[in-house]
Amino acid sequence: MARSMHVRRPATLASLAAELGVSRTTVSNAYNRPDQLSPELRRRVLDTARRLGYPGPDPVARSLRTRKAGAVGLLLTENLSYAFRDPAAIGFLEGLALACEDAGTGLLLVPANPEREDVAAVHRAGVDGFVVYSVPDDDPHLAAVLERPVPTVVCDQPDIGTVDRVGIDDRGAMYELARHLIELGHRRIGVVCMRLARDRNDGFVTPDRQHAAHFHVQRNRLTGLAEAFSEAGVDWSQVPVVERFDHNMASGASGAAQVLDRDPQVTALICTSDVLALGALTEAARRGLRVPHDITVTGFDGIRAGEEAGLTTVRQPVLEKGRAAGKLLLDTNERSRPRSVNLATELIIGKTSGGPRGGAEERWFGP
Amino acid sequence: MARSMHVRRPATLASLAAELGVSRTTVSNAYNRPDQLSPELRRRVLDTARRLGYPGPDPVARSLRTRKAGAVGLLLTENLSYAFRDPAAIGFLEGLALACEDAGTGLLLVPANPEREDVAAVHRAGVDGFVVYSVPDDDPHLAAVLERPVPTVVCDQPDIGTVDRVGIDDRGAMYELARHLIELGHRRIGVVCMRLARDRNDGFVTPDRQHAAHFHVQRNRLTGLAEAFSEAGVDWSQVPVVERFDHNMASGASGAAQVLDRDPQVTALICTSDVLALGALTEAARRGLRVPHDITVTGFDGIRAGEEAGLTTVRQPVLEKGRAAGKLLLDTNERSRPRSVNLATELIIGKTSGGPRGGAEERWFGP
DNA sequence: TGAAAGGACCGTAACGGTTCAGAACCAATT
DNA sequence: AATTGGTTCTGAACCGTTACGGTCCTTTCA
Repeated sequence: MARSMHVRRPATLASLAAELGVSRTTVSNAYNRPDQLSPELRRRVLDTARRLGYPGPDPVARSLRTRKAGAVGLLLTENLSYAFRDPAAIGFLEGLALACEDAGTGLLLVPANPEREDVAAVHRAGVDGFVVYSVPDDDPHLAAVLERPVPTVVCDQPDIGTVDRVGIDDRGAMYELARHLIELGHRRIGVVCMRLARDRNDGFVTPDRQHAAHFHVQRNRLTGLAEAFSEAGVDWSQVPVVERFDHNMASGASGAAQVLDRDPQVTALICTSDVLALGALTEAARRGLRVPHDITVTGFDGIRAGEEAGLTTVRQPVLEKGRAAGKLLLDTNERSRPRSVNLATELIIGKTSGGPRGGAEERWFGP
Repeated sequence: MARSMHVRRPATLASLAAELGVSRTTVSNAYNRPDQLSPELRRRVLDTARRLGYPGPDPVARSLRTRKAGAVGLLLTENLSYAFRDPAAIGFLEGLALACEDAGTGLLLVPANPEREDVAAVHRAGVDGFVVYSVPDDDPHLAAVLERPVPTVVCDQPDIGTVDRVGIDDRGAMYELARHLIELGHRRIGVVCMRLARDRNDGFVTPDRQHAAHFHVQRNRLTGLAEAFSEAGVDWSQVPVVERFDHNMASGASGAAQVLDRDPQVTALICTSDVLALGALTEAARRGLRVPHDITVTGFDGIRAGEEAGLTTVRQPVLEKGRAAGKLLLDTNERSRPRSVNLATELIIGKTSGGPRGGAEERWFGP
């Protein structure tokens, strides 16, 4: 009725051009190429735009025409909020955000709910490229991203050869950490790791499941451990490895408890992340175990809270990883072939690791 | 030369339809409305699409036609990475991300560099709405957002009447905190606050600058303090208020130092954020001042690290704030008029506040 | 004075889809 | 035999912009 009378359709470039009696091109140029028209006309265009309430060229229409969205997508395949809980993920995000900011590019967080396998969000994302961060290698969202005809960088993922990749040498880094423990004398160990696949399996992990793990990072860290300890004469198939689906301190604590219940004699608890290790520390404390006197605990990542706790861990440059991923994606160079970047890690020997049964003091005051 | 021979242009809906001998509509339906065509034909379409390497309908073209981008923009007007440094901002982001995830909507971080006043990023953002979080009220990016014809929610900003708003009662919450200190007996106080405007002014703040502050949150917190202490007979114009541009613990420490250098007799250091307060605590420790015996320190926000330090503060529901902003924005209800939501805060009396000159114990063991 | 150069503006053709009102066809009902 | 209804598919309009390749007019310079 009367309501629909004055719903004048919003102004467009064309209507503005008609009002002014100039071509659409000219109006477009007023916004995008001021040098292509006289200052007076430009002012007239802009004034009329203001008068008509024209908000400037529609970004979507512009993107369609220019084939540039001015944004990159980030795929996390966790509850989106996961990214804001995990310190390592936050660091990665910050680095990626920095790279985007430098390039004046937006960063689109793609809502990829792991529950319902709804890949539509990936299809809907108007972006110039994707960064994929630590998703299971059989994730349908990842597959959907790879089908999109835009450049992609995978991070903490296996090198699939067709797209750029940035990561660290998880296997090597964990191998080095294991060597440290072996040199301290540890042979009877337990492991707490993050989830290895998309299904929930809170409990002990068979060697089969370890090998078949769909999370590249976890798989390689376990492999590094297995290699080092096997070389040291430990039968890896007998080592208790506990998996936790949720990644938080509570999981670390309960995982540690499960290991210690199975074998109270373990002298070292190796966790595949600092967050889990911090949880393991609380469980050790709860049991009255002194660290590292009674038990050694190690992590992985090098997060701030771990540092404050003096955690023995592997520090990885999470921020740099994000930044590198962004730079790789936004680097418009004629790329010869997919690039693969490995960032350096650093073994941090803190005060949560020592020789079995109180041998720690030797390290503290030794040479 | 030969290189350009096989650069067959990427498949489109139209080319696919031509190949199949069906209309574009049918191909479109194959993707968007499976019930509109026979299963066999649909399969044939999808198979051919795979064979031709057609990645599915282009998201940008779709957005242009449907007038839906499937994403909301977030404007922070800080270095984008700021959001990942500040715990309160992270909480807000997480809440907002949760709301977006629930709605299957993407979240676009708009690169709004505060240095160069380049508003283009706001114009380029293909989004269905904006959330604006804690930017100075005279920020050109904010103005640019308000000119875009999309729904907007401002958060921790003044109510401008034309768009939805979510926030807390900063003035009232700070007033309450001030009352707590007044009841403890504090009259000689100092304040460390975050930046009040877009220009850098690391130092003492005149009452004029306090009133003219462009950051709504800071202005209101200072007002709450001024009101309470004025009522208690304190001449607010004599109270040292120090401003810091950068928001980190180092700023808190140096700000506290500046206050204490000016007036070593202050019995309470009121900081307008927990991060600043944590810095102030380190400065107090550096000077050998016992907290709260020698000096009281308070914060604002209720972040985790503050909780662990036993900080007296005002806890605000940062995550809920983000979630509320997202819900407000994504709620498609016929909105009668712009809505304004105030979330509740809670005064947390920790162990960093006590009576002046060692009066704290009375509170600890008192009734 | 004529040719060349340059500035200012324009027309057309995409960009790649979605949508809606039908058309064509077939089976079932009246 | 005509009507109805349902399914399946089509044609054309439209979304709002920018790229491209002009035209036209004014200056400049030999």
